Amino acid sequence: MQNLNSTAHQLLDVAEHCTQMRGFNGFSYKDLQHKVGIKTASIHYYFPTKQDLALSMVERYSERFHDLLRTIAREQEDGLKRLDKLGGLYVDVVRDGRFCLCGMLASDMLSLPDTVNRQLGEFFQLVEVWIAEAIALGKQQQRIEPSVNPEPAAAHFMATLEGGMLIARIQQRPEYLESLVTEALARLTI
Amino acid sequence: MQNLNSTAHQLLDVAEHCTQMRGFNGFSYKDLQHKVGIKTASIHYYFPTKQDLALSMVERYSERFHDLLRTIAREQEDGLKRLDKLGGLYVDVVRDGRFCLCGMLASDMLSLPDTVNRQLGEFFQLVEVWIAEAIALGKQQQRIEPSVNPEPAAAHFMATLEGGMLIARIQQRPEYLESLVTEALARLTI
DNA sequence: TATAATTTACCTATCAATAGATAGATAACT
DNA sequence: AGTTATCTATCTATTGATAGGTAAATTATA
Repeated sequence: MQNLNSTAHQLLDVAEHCTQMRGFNGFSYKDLQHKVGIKTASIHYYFPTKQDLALSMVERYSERFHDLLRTIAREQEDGLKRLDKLGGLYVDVVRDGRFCLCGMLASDMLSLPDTVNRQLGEFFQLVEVWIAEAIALGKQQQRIEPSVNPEPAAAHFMATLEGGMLIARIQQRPEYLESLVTEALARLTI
Repeated sequence: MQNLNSTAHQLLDVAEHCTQMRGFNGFSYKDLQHKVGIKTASIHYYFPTKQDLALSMVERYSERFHDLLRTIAREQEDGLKRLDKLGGLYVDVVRDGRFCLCGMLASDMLSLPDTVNRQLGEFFQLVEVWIAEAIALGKQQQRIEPSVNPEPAAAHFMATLEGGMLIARIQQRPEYLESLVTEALARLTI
């Protein structure tokens, strides 16, 4: 991803934002033209097809997201607080009127090539593993119920975040997701 | 909704299916033309704009869904089993490669008029109330933990269903959602 | 009851706008 | 000289939508 120049990154920035707002079929190269300031034809120089653009979007987003998760893990010793932090990220996205990039693309999966869909599946898998680790850590720190099974609990938390985001966004109630996270964490806590 | 003739209903059937598969921006009047057998121009006779079509879709879907919920409630005395039944409906949708119509449209909210978005918000609200009632009933029947607070627990369950559906679908693992439901219900159970 | 008027349920033909994409030119930088 | 990054110009296909027409069914009227 670091082998992309500034224009390519700008294009990805805007495409990412558009996708998070309107979905993969909800924006066009013309939108990118307006916001980046190069002609639609020039976009094909960087991304020959729109599907290539989708692939680059997911790759970059996944990379960044996992960097972010690593940073949270490095900066936060407390497993439970790591989850709270993650929840906060999702709440921020809803506050912004957006949706998770990978969640949005997942909903558009039939418009995307298999390569992209595979990456999307892996994205959720990896986030889930990170959550499971945080839960396991929380148990070890005796902040989370010993009876909690990390893997299924992680899947549950992940699903709550994605679904909560969807509902909070359509109802324009970011606090809905906020309290969902609070509740979910309270249920794990000793 | 009963004031629509058979062609209109056929159009809604196909449009609904297309939306659940590909999203609101992922199908066109041409798709409907092929599958219903009337020209795209004739579709405008029933639904002047695509947004009108969206509105009718949501109205009819909500009506049907709530009828279904009422039927489940009538046929199933056990609050906990009602929830299991609901979860089963969602699993079936994923098995079919589809997504919840209202969930899909919610992800496309920026392409839809406010009227539709308001209905979508209400849809989730109503399902949530139904779930909360089932939970309250389960408590009363001493099948669900007395400590469970119906409203937030219902929100959590609803979010789990929508998010779980999204993830199970992209990973092509309906059993993922299945075990999510099982887990969630186990957590409520005494 | 016969006929006239209206409505229903489509059609053909066409539109302007937009979609993603390509070819080939060009200017600047290496 | 070759490469990079853009442009202009253009293309084909598709989009949702409109205008205007028509046969058949329905309703109103003489």
